[in-house]
Amino acid sequence: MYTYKHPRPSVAIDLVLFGIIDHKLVILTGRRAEPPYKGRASLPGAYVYEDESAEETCTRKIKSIGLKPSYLEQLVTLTDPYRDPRGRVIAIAYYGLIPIPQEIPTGDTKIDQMSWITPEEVQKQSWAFDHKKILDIAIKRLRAKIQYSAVSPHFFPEEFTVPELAAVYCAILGRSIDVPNFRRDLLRQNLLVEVGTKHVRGPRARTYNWNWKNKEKFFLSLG
Amino acid sequence: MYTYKHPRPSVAIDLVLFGIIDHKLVILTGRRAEPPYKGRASLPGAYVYEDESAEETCTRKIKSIGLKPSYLEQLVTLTDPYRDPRGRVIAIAYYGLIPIPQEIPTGDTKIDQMSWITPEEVQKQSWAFDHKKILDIAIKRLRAKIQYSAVSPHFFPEEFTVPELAAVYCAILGRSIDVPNFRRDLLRQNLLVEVGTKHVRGPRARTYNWNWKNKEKFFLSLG
DNA sequence: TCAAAAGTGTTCGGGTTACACCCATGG
DNA sequence: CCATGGGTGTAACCCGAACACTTTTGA
Repeated sequence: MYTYKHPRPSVAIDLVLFGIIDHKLVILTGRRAEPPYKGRASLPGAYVYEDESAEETCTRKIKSIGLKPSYLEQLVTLTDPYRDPRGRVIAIAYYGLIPIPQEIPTGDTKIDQMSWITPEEVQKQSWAFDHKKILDIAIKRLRAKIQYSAVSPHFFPEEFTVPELAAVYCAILGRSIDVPNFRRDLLRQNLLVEVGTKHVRGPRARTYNWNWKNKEKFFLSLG
Repeated sequence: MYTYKHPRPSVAIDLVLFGIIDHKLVILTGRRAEPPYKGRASLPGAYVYEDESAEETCTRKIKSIGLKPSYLEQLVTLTDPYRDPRGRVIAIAYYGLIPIPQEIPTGDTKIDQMSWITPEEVQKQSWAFDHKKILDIAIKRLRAKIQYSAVSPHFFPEEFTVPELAAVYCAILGRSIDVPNFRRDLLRQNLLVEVGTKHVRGPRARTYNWNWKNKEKFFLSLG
């Protein structure tokens, strides 16, 4: 038992994990198996342990779900004293990107029926706690972020072609983009390093990696 | 006394309060009067009380300093278990904007020598805890924010002229901007409502308020 | 031989930038 | 009457958006 002079909230993390399946942006969600909010859709979460930063809690949780931790960024901290009916819990929300080829995870103590759902489905669901708010922030942030930072390598760890990269951007934005202009934009800013070629159909496509040196002054207009 | 099964960190807020003095952007800072980090520069902070959201803690603290709470936005949450040598404290950092004509505050229990310093002076100081990190994030965020949101009314509560507004922008950005283009940009987007005129030197200048209806689709290029 | 996919070229229009210029006022 | 500062005009240039077109391969 631990005793303090003043009451202290417990601290937890909530995760918005993005992936790409069938050229669509998807988010990992579950359904609460226990009250409160039993039966509602919810985000994976975990309590922050002693001697563990919130980031470490996130990576631990992601690993326990059975996914490989990828890019992770803090979103927002929710501090409403009454956001959890069981008692005060401060939630630090993060979003993470999960590389594409990973199996659909199973098994979480408090959440079952884990599944990947699209942003449109997010709007239709009925969410536990303030998770809907977190999701709205996360989707907005991700879409803004891809304009000025090289997010996609986290979805796409290997070398990629410009059309493949464009497909990832389309998936995140939920709309089509002009590939020729996209290519020019990337090349003009020296954001890519040519590494080889590959081909599936049509002419051989050049493959690239990100030029991490120029990652700072990154900006794409994206149609 | 309060007892829990698991250890819990205490939760505090740290504040980066911006003002404008002599056409320069300034930040309210103090110097720690007690260990740890005695004598180092530091940001005002406070513990989050029971039944109080972190935002409420911020406004309470700002009021106790003797300033009027203005615009407030969450920045980042710091969770390193060892960021405070006294024990685990999670800090939720916020930045706030303080309207210009306010007296320099005095009196904080743990901080004395409160003063407004410029971003350049921030770089020179030796800071307590991870406050330098918080400041860097805050300054960067503010400078980005003024491009796409009407930040300045929080510095400038009364009606203002375009050149006055431009001066605030210059102060925040730390560089000059082209006033004619700045004016056109604002008017073209219907961001201003004309309310009158005033004059100090030269021809009478028109005074405006923000047109809050159009606040959403706000974007200034700022030369 | 044709369809699909990679990549190039080119045009058009609008927005940003820079700067010249005019006007009103107070000293 | 001139310096100061508010406000307008305008031309050059760049850049994004759209889309036609060429090239390369597999079926």
